[in-house]
Amino acid sequence: MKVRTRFAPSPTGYMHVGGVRTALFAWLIAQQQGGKFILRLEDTDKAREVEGSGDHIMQSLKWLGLQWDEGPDIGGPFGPYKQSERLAIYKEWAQKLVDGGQAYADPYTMAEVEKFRESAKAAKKPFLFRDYRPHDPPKWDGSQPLRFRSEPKTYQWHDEVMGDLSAGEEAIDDFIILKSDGYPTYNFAHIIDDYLMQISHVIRSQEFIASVPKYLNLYEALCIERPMLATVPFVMGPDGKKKLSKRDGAKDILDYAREGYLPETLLNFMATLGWNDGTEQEVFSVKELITKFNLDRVQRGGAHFDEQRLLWMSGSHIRELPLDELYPKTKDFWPPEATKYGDAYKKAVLGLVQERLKFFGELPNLTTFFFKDLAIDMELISNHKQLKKYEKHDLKLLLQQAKQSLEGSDFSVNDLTARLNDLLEQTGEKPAVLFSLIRIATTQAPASPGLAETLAILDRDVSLRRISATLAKL
RNA sequence: GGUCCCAUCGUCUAGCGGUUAGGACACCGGGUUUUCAUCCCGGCAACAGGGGUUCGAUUCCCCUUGGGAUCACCA
Repeated sequence: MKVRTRFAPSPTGYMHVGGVRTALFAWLIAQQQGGKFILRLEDTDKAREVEGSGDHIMQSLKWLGLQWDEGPDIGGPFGPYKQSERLAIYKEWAQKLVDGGQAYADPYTMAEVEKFRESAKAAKKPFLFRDYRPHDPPKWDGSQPLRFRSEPKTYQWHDEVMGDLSAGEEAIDDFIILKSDGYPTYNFAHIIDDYLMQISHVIRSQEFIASVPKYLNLYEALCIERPMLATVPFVMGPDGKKKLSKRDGAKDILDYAREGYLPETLLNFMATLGWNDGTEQEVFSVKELITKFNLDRVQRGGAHFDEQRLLWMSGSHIRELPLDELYPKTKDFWPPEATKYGDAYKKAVLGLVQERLKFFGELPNLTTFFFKDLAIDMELISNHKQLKKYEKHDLKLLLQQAKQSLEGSDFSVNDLTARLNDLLEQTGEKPAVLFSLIRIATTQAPASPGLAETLAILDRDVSLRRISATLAKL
């Protein structure tokens, strides 16, 4: 059987990590088996639909590199891939059920159904519509909701992630398959579409697990073979016990793009949130994920979203990238002053800060002093745990001595290193004092990369100019 | 309430009858000629509880507890 997986979101908002992870798993299975990954938009709820969110979802998947082989924009052999364009198909399949006596028109008003529900609740019994199934329902004319006539029974089935599952007949009920507005419900439409689109694995998140018996019942009524089922647990909020939601601050996945995370970081992070390959490996390339991922090592319980871990993983991926590959990815993240500088200069700066960069959005904070003179902040000295013990006058002499030595330098890293070491000996000061002073004078930053390397990039004019400026204030 | 799912350090997890219960993130120390970061070394920290089964349970079974999902003309 050919492997065909699908991601079938409803266009009701932006994508966050929770949703993307399901898509990732489906995509990984397809890649690994040489199968196809299908994108299908489940836009059957006109009320909840959010304008533009279909595009947004596609953009997110594209940024992550989860390209689909068939979908609403590119079509495919089993289209259309938007449920709202498949209404005639659902109607046709519904009619088959009606003809076979396996579906019937629901004669009740919503208020009446609500009453049934309340009385069931008052009796502390679960509400099952089939307890109120009409004896001779009206002929279905399309204006009433159409219900599936279920056949209650117990089920056992295998889930690729959760293992062997079972449920009693209380889980089976007469659910609505076609709404009175003519649109199908998810419960019906996805069954038909998965079948027609020849989906081999249905990979979806946990909220659907309780409905699986209903689907099994429907597959039987329709006489169609069910695909493999895989239920992925939720991603939980960082502190709460609940499923991660937009309310918990779950970010739009494209926010991570805007903040300067690498897509491969997000993929690695989401995959290892609830999955591991059994070894102690934590950092995976996309390629490795494709070969190593498998559904039965996916955790059954929900995992908390941990921003710290994401940050660490992001830094790790950034560090692993060769500078030549890293540099082009940073182009939208440099401070505005950097536009005046050439690629070679920026690339050299990037090389210096690469190891401390967690995401590209940090670039301005880490590098502005390479591009412009910052206002001299004497508090950096007066608050410095070593320098504050010194008299201003002594610091001035020290800095003057440093300046004198640096004036003779060719500003190569080697020469600068040699001179700085000489200064250490001549002055008898600890590096914590001497280097801190020069660093603050030249960068006006509380932290910076190695001193010799920094000075070499700033170069002679800038370095000496900044030292003089600080000297003037001491 | 019915049905169903889940349960190892704070977090992500390894473990599939016998282990000093391992790793990673975070945190705390120490080291690598300043700071920050990287890297290295070390530390802190867990089998929810109770019954079984067994020579032996983190591991298998049951119960309890805790958490979650679902019971829509939402997906």
